[in-house]
Amino acid sequence: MNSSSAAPGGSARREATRQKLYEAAVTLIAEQGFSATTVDEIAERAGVAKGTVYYNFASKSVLFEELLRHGVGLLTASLREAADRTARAGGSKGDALDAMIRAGLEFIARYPAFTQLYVAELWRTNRAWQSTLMVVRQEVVAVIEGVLREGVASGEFGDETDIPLTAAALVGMVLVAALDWQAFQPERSLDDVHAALSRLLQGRVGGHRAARAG
Amino acid sequence: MNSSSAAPGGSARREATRQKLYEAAVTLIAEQGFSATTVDEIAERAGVAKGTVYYNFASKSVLFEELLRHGVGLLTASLREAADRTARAGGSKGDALDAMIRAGLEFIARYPAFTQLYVAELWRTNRAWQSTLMVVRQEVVAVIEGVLREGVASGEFGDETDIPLTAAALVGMVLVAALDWQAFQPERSLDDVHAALSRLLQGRVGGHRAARAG
DNA sequence: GTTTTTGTACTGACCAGTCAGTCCAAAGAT
DNA sequence: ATCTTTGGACTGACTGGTCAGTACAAAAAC
Repeated sequence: MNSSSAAPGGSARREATRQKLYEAAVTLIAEQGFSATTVDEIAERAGVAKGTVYYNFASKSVLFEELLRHGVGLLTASLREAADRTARAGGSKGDALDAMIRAGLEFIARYPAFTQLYVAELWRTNRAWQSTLMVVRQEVVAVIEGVLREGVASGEFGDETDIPLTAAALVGMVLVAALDWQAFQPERSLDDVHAALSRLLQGRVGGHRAARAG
Repeated sequence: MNSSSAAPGGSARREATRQKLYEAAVTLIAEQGFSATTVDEIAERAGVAKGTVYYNFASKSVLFEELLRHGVGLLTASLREAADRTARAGGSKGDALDAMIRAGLEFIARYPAFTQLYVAELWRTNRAWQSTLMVVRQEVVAVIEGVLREGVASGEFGDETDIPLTAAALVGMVLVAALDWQAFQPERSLDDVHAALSRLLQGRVGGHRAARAG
């Protein structure tokens, strides 16, 4: 994915202004939601005149859509990098999953506001940016599904594994655990959180009862 | 939880109107978000005049808060019932967890709009209803944590189990998997989805590598 | 000298919340 | 039986304010 796909010309100065606007918008929208956040607020927090917002983005929703694309680009890059690194080190697909969980946690710890905003908007229908969101969601899920699929192909995971559903469940597990960690027990370390999730994934909580799949 | 806690007098007619308003509000807010949904829209979809909304609720946010309390009451009751039923049948705590996952999926399948709206608002800060949301979240999490705690006490789950984090992760797993199911593959059966999540929880995907907890 | 930013002022649509008044069923009053 | 009153439920036009987006001249920045 071209990280600067939305910045046609893009002088350094302009890019810096855009970045300031992204940062201002992401926290405000995470806290208040898209509709409740005003363009005046975004401009003020970015330390920029309102006119500048409209000089750099066609509208409030375009600003938001580019913000989404930008953030998800960072996340998928990070997940892919984690999977590749494990593969190069000769790890199993289970190790790759573990590394991706860690990468996910690191991303959320670094960009909690973006994550919040992403979750809040993901399942909304009837919104202007819904199609953008679909594309962007598919990119994240595809990375995880890829690892699952390879694991099934190599026999490491059972071939009755439900790839799309498992991918979604993994995303949910990491997402909600991490947001809860940030919101309600921020003093805990990333290692701590990672260990708890690994444990859960290894079935040392749910137990190893016989399958009763339908 | 007293289901009519917010309706002091409550004639049958009034209660019916309130119910219509809840139903109209929940879908609209799930689709568009709280701020983007207007009171006029809610009134129109409920088939009442705008004044009626304000006759029945002090404000738009009070309507929303009562909606939250109402919905979460249904969810916790359902989860508790699932846990109790398993316990009475002599099942393990792992079985109870499994039953609660099923109950969660059933709830989400029945009230997808409510679930959507809950997820979207859960991690927002600085909102008027934030305290309501905290209380209501705690009720859900407490039910799950209770089962985990009992499982640890009885030795069924390892005593290094991180109860709050695991509870959050479980909620996330079910929530995201279910929302994805509803949104992207609604043709699949509940049994199917339940089986995939059970499998994941039993560690038959993540593998059974040695722990490397911090 | 061209691009980008600023600051201020403005418009027009939209929206939460209000309020004077309607509707009606049930309870007296005659 | 007929008239009057009462009060809860509901109505919808209206108000005061808010906000996305525009306009533009002058100043920086490059």
